[in-house]
Amino acid sequence: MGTDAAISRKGRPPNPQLRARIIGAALELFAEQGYDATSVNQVVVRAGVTKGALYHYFAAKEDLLYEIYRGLLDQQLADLDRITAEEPDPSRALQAVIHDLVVTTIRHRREVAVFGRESTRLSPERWQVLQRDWRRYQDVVRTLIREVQHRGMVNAAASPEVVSWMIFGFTTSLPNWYRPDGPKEPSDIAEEAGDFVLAAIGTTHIEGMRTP
Amino acid sequence: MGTDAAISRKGRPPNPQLRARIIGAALELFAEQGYDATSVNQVVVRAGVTKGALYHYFAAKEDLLYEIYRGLLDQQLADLDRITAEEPDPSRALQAVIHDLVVTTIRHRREVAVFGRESTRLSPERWQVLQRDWRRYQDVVRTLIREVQHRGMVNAAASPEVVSWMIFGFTTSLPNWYRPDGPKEPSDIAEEAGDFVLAAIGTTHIEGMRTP
DNA sequence: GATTACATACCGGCCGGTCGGTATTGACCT
DNA sequence: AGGTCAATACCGACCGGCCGGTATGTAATC
Repeated sequence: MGTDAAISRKGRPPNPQLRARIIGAALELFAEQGYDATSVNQVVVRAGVTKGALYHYFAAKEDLLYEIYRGLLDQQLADLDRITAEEPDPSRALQAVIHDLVVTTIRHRREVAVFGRESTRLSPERWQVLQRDWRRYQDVVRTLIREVQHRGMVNAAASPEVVSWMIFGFTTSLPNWYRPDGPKEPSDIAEEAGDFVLAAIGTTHIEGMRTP
Repeated sequence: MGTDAAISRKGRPPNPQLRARIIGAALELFAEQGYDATSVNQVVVRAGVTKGALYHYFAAKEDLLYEIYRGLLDQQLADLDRITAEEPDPSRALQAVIHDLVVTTIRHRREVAVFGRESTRLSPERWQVLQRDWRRYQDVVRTLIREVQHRGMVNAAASPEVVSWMIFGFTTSLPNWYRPDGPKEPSDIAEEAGDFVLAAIGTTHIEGMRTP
């Protein structure tokens, strides 16, 4: 019980694809035009549904915004837990976390762009929920940074807070400049970012080391 | 000629303070609520003026957004030129540029927050103008990064593009987390950021380092 | 008396959201 | 197996309200 989704109900069954289409259309439009500048009419037109359908699946326009980011955040948190569980070495773990963060951010760059711009448009309660979950991500990253700094020779006087914001600032800015037809693959960018941070906070990155 | 502002005109003289108050009120509200979520009525109420006054000084709501960021960008570009003209050493120049960028961003964090979120709401022409000017800033920073990497031992395989986006991503994220009542002064944060970047791209940031 | 600086009343339009209606389905009874 | 009922899925016309912007009037200053 519990995992079995075949709970039988009365009445006509819902259409999950319709719901997904609505969220997809909202994501596209919010990314292109912004949340406030996008009307629910535009959303239903792009999704090919009616207003009644939208307000059947969602109580308010704000729900769309919340669900758009909820999925991505859950996935990134799951990745974070997996990585920290599998990799005991803090230096490698931090590298892996940065790599995953960059790659998933690029993959879901529209979600990230929307959330970076419009997160303040959520209700205070929902904003707090996302804020709390994201805070956990921050704390894990900062702890990793501290451990790495503690082990190696600290050759930069940067606090874990500033370093973490350097990382997160980089990722949130990714949607602004990353172009899928550009010369670099997402994993290339992720590796560069990881090397950069690791080099700065004290580990000599052996294999990447070069001399002019 | 031209610089003389005392051109005498007919009719009642304008009130520059009123104009400034309107922009100030718009800045506050845009930062608090976002551009679209702020009505021109709210702006005039907060500024203590009437709608007629606003539309006498500005042709459209969009003008407010443009002027808000125009001033900051001009100042930061002027700072950039001053620093690069005064400091021939690329490593020191980069450090100084980062320091100035961080400090001015913190000082004008509301402008930066507004522009980071709402720059896409400008007309294409105006967006291009700001984009072009900002592009120049980017190019100078990347050139500095290249020069520093060329001189010192390169111990991180990060391209100037990624490094520059690390810097700019950090500064654009500053309004999201900097708190004036926090433990760190703006110059402290600026120094940490500069040390971090310089440490990562190959120079030991200790005073009196080698130069080829 | 020409010109500028504001004030105020006003407008068409679109906004997010609602609501009564209808079609479609499963549960249940016989 | 077939019919009945109730619950759900959607439809689309409609609403009050506010939005950015304007038009007209009046007071101040050259």
